[in-house]
Amino acid sequence: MPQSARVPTKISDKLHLDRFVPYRLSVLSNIVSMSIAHTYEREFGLTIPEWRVIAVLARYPNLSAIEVAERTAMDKVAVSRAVQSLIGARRLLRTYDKGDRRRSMLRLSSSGHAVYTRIAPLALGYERKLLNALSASDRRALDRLIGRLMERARLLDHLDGNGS
Amino acid sequence: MPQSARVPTKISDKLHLDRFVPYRLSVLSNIVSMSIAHTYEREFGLTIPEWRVIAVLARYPNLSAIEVAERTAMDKVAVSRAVQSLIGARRLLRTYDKGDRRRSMLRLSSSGHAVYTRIAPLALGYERKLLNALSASDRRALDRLIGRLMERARLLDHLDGNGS
DNA sequence: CGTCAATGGTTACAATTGAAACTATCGTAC
DNA sequence: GTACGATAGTTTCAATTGTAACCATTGACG
Repeated sequence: MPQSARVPTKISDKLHLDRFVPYRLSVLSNIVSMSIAHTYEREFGLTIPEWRVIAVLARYPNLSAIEVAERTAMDKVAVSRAVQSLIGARRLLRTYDKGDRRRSMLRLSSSGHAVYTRIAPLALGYERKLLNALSASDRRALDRLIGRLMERARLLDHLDGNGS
Repeated sequence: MPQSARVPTKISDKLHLDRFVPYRLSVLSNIVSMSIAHTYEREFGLTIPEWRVIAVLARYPNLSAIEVAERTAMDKVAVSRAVQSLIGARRLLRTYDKGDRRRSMLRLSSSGHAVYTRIAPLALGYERKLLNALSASDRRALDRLIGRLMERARLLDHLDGNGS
């Protein structure tokens, strides 16, 4: 049978990459992440994982590595590497829990804290400039939509056996 | 002067990672991308770049590698690698432009097309399930917001010397 | 025509990342 | 106490990716 006798494709089967929400999200997120990353890479030699570790420890000192992983959506290997490099750069201090010596307790050194207080405004400034594209009500909508999608995405992930 | 004499931090300087839009976007996008990627990795052994190349060629046959790169937001090295592997798996055919022999012309083989017609519904099905978390008007809003943010993110990127 | 910059694409090598195995400590059960 | 599984974290090795250098072809210019 010749190829030309083809069943017409249903509209719902057509995938137009640039209207496909997962793809659009991915592109948007990449541009945004790289823009910000570029800023603190350039000025402080920090990678994204390192910056995330700093940001979360600024807010919650004395977390263990695993707790950092949970709060940053990084895996523990990534945290371990970021922590090592930050300790090497004297931006982080590590002590060990008295009662459970497996458990590390991480906090910023004063130099680490200084980095944080200089980067945080830059990051927030970028966010502000980005969100300036939106009205106040659109900003609230965005926040709500991201939250809903996140929740749903996690649900689907677990249902389909991808998750933990 | 002792450290304890510290200027109180302004509210606007505080960065709470899980309320920071770029971070939330990144986490959301990762979960979504990995969920979908898992599907077609499992069933067809395709990577994300490979799948993107297939998707765009299904829609626009006979693009060159560079045109594929433009339409998929991938760089040309990534395209080159995905194309090589797809040709190796006989899912893509490459010919060269008669008038300009640098230029390749890529299109799906019938096997490549078969893969597309089987994956596209899965991808769209995932998208539909994801967007089921939203009302119809929220879906429209999402689309609009992503578009606005993308435009703005590109603008900021270029202004700040990150872009091309 | 011959040089030279630009374009399309690939290759090579280093840096990043991910998965699995590993060490060390702890808690529990015997 | 000691054996066992679980938890915290690290190391190792392979796969992925990113950057820069590299061909080949083309187009423009003298």
